Amino acid sequence: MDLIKNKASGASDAAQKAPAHEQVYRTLRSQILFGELVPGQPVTIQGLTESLGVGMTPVREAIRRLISDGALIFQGNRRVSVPLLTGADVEQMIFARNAVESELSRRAAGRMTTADIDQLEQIDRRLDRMIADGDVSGYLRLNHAFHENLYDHANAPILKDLAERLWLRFGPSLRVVCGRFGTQSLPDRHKDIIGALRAGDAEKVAKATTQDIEQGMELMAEALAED
Amino acid sequence: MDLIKNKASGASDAAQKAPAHEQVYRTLRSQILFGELVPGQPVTIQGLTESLGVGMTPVREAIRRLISDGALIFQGNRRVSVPLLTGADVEQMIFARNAVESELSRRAAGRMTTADIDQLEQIDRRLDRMIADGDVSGYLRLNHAFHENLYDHANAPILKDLAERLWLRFGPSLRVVCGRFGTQSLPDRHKDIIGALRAGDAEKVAKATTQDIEQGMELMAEALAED
DNA sequence: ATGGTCAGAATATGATCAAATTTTTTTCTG
DNA sequence: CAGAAAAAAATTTGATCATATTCTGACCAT
Repeated sequence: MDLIKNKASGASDAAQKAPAHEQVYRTLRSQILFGELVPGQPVTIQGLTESLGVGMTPVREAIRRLISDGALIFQGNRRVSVPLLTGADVEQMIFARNAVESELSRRAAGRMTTADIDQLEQIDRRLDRMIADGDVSGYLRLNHAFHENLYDHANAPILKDLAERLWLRFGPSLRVVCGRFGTQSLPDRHKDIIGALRAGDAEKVAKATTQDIEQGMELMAEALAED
Repeated sequence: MDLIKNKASGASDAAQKAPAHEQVYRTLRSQILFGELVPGQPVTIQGLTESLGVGMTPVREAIRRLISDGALIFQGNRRVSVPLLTGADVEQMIFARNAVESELSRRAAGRMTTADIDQLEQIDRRLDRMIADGDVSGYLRLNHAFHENLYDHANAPILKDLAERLWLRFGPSLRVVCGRFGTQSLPDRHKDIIGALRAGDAEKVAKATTQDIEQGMELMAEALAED
């Protein structure tokens, strides 16, 4: 599947500008974030050059970036793979997510207009539909979209970057959890978040975010402990 | 100056194994962390291939990693440069550092032996000498070494990784501050940290760390505001 | 000012070399 | 002779480089 080759398209020349290494990065990032890659799965350069139809240099660069992101791990020898999380990893991520993301929520709360909140709520409605349908991929995408949309309003790019990096780390494992438990049992404190946003209560927004994080991460920790 | 070419060395074949892109990464990382690169300074691939004596592929990979780290920024067009921090950036970093590093200190406090603390104190003594001598580079290196040594004992690699990433972001700017104010006025809550470690008071360790962070970062914020 | 041209820098490819893994062959023992 | 361990070959994968192409920004002419 080629990523590039949009030359003949007269209409859509908006997105064609990104260089190949950037495209490869985004593609892989997406696959990791939404669990299309299994934890422990090896990632090879040559495999990607073939499946993505680009040379090795762009693939290499994308892989290096993802390693720096913590989304992939370099296995001492020259192999790269999707990370397998340990209980200790999850515990640290719970702490870090709570610290960073509750602050992002708190800041967003002070800056969102009613229209912004409406938009967020619409994402959440679509998310509910995915849960009802048992669509794991759709759930993961919209859950991420919900938090991303919220955090974008915090106007804190560095904190958001830290949060995003953490999401990349647990993406693959989260998918496994969803696959095991189904979408029904998934936590969703989003209604609380939206309610608190409308009430203008920043502390309550932060608190609800913490609960949302903790429920999801606890579920993941349990699933990991089972193995 | 070549980085590689250790082939003929019969004695020192311990460090020769790292691939070139790794070496380039470490070199640049060091330069950024200890302020050998000036904020705003452009970083070119070809310039580095010449000054480091390696091909462009390894240089590219190292640069991509550093961009992901936040240690370099990609300027939309194809330019890469050392980041210039804004007041908002510093403010976010203060929050993030406080959250992450105070926790690292807290965790380290519960795990360090007397011997470990002695070692840390020795780093601090060397650090004092650097301050007395007005050696900015030495100060930066040992200040980093102090915190790194402390955080290593926390046994929390993910949190430490987050902290390290933040240090990479402010490295160049910290150097500028030191250059401007000299080393005399630099904060040093390290004595408090060591004292609290010996007393086994984890909360006090965390508190002292927070103060150390805040003093240093405030100084940086002031220096940035002057321009 | 506006538009075209040009140098220089970044991006991408494929070839080449080196390292690691896997498979096959060989060898040794019970 | 069978089976396991060791050795060696083959294959796969990663690392690096030289080269070709594409893009950007500056300079110059109109």
